[in-house]
Amino acid sequence: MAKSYKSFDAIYALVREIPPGQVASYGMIESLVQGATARIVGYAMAATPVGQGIPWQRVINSQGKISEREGAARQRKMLEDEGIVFSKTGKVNWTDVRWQGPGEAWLEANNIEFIDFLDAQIKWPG
DNA sequence: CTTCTGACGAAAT
DNA sequence: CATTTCGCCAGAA
Repeated sequence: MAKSYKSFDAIYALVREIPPGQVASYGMIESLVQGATARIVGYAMAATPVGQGIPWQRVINSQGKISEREGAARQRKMLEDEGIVFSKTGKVNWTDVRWQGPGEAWLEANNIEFIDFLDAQIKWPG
């Protein structure tokens, strides 16, 4: 493996669970991975290794928008191809496309430091 | 070691 | 709404 950082592994493992047609915010990932912060999640996405099936495009910011950067247009197209709809202002409807979190079976199979999903959900956007 | 820079977020203004 | 401010912390330089 090229460069792999322990703190990013849990993030990638979780992001990999987001199904097509659904999205999560950096803050949601932050709430679920011990030791991660929104910035770290963004940093991890920027360093996402290719060819490992990690759906980095399904992580957007809390405003429901794709963060500005060079590959934003490409990311948007990938999501639209999955069925995600963006409003005129470039925002998604959280209540429609928000990821509901990893299944319990997966949580048990991965005895990592994941925080309770339902508790964290209270402050999430949407 | 110190500084700076972010695919961020929440609260204040 | 838009902007600013501050907290966050992993890497690069």
